[in-house]
Amino acid sequence: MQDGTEPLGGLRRTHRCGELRTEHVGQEVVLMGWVHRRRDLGGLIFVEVRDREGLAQCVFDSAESKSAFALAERLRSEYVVAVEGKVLQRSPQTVNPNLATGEVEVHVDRLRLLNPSRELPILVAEEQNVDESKRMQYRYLDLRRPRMTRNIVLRHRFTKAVRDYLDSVGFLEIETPMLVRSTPEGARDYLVPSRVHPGSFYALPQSPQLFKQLLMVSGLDRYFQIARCFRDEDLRADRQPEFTQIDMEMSFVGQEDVFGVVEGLVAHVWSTVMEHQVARPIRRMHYKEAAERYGSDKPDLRFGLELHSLDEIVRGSEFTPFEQTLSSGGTVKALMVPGRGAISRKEQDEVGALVSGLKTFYASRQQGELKSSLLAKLGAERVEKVLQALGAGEGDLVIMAAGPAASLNGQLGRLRLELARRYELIPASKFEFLWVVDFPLFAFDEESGRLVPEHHPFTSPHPEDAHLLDSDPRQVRAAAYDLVLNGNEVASGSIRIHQREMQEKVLGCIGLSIEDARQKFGFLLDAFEYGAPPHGGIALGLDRLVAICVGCDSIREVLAFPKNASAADPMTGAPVEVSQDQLDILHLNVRVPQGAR
RNA sequence: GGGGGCGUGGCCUAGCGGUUCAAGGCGCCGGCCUGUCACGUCGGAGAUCGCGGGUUCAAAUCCCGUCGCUCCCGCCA
Repeated sequence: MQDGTEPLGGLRRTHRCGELRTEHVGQEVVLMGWVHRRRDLGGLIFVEVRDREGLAQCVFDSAESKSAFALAERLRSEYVVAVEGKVLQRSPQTVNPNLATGEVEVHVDRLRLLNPSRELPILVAEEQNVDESKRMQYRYLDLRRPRMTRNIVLRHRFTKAVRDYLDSVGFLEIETPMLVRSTPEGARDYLVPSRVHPGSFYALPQSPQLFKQLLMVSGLDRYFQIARCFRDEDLRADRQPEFTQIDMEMSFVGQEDVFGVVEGLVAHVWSTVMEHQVARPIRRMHYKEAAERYGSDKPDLRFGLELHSLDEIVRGSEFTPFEQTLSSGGTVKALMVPGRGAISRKEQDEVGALVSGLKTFYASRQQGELKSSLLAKLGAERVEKVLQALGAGEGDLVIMAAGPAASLNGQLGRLRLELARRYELIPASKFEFLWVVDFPLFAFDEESGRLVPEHHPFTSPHPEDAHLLDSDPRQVRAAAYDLVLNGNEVASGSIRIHQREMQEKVLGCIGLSIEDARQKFGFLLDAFEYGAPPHGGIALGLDRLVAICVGCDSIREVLAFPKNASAADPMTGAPVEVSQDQLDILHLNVRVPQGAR
């Protein structure tokens, strides 16, 4: 084997594989990397050597260098090699236009094997689907695959652009603690036992919310952090137990100022990283409008299929389900799918099954003739009006449904997304940003029978609605806003409360007594009494933003070491049981439920 | 907590209304090949079809249970 103090045999890398161009022709270069592919033609061997930056074709000719050629015959996938040779222009017939380095190749006269590889459990050089737990188990191999390398590199460039921009407009990057006080509100906390304080626990932060507000009270004016956040909730494709926020807070601002900074940030990042100009100002939509027109508080504006109310049209019809819905305060709505009027009965069933619990009805005009299962009950005139209201022409399909407004909107919103996917109505490589504003301050939680904050309890009421806090708190709008991109919630923020009295009042609305409030948030309430500036902020979901940029549905594709859907890491095996000694030191007894493990 | 999908050599897929159906591609091993680039070509090794039970003369295939992965709902201030 090699001498451990000089594993490179005196060779030093001169270039990255992926950077070789015609300008390097004639140069002697040393490359180091992995054997991506090997094509053995007998007396001539081509080896693609790969590093982070890309591929370089290396040529081993039995007539040119006997020893290098002999060693090249033994190379296999993912062996680590050092090659020394001369960059030559490829002949016109042998140029590979699919490769950035395809105009040149390296004729190797010295090859050094730095480390061999066992047969691979997953192939690095093939772009085939591999079971994701396999990819996670061998994540170091998965990350070598050029697509994954590209994702990680793009994520770096993205955060770099964020830092550059925020620095340029006066933000300070400040770290906040990872071991924090647990707050029972919000998501479930990840807890860390204290050795020094038996029976007491830290929590990992769900977000740096309180600390960033306190930084504003501290006079630091503009703060940001690429902040890791932890929430012990069930996972989704776009939700991991730990994730990263671009967390920001500013003093002396209103909503428009926050929008200005975020729009500037997004525009800078997209032009730097994606070479894409974001249209500014970004569109705005009221929460209520989003719910009514798109059945979602994060509408995807890349396609139509908007929801329309049919209440006025179907009122007084003989169709009992609609009538009953209307008389009990519900609503009848519809959406239109272009060109799908000739849908078969079977396909109607499939479409209806896209959203469980939703009963759907259909109408269309084909060859001038009205078609609908409700034709008899509603009458031709009403069906005609429905088609008109939806703007449905010859061959278009109208899908109707009835129910209580809130749940119907949600179901039709989901149906809208499923239909868009099914009929491929979503344009690729389009970025539709949207501000959703005027969220309610509170939502009513059926389970506990109490008001809960729609955003979080530090959100300021909309100034026009603050007087309703005592009389009709559910009507109070919040000075809160979400940034939506292609139907994903990618940022959420608000103007904060900065006065003790208001903060105590809002905490009271969600059922915290003065004593509770002081016990849990006394430090914040106290701080507000020592000259807290008006302030507000926002947090952007970095993982989601990067995933959208690289065109992936799952944020696992842009995390180097993600957890699986059971919040476990197949590579390291985390989480694991710990020894009794470790538990003793932390004063913990563990009780595992029957049947677990 | 609830619902859907999936589990077949190292990897990806086919077979899944019952009986030579364990097939193909990638990879791996060996031979040939000096302009390939998903190289080609010839040969070879490699799987008790996640696990357990049941139905049957007969199960990868049907049924039940279980485990794992995944998507969605709930949950995520």
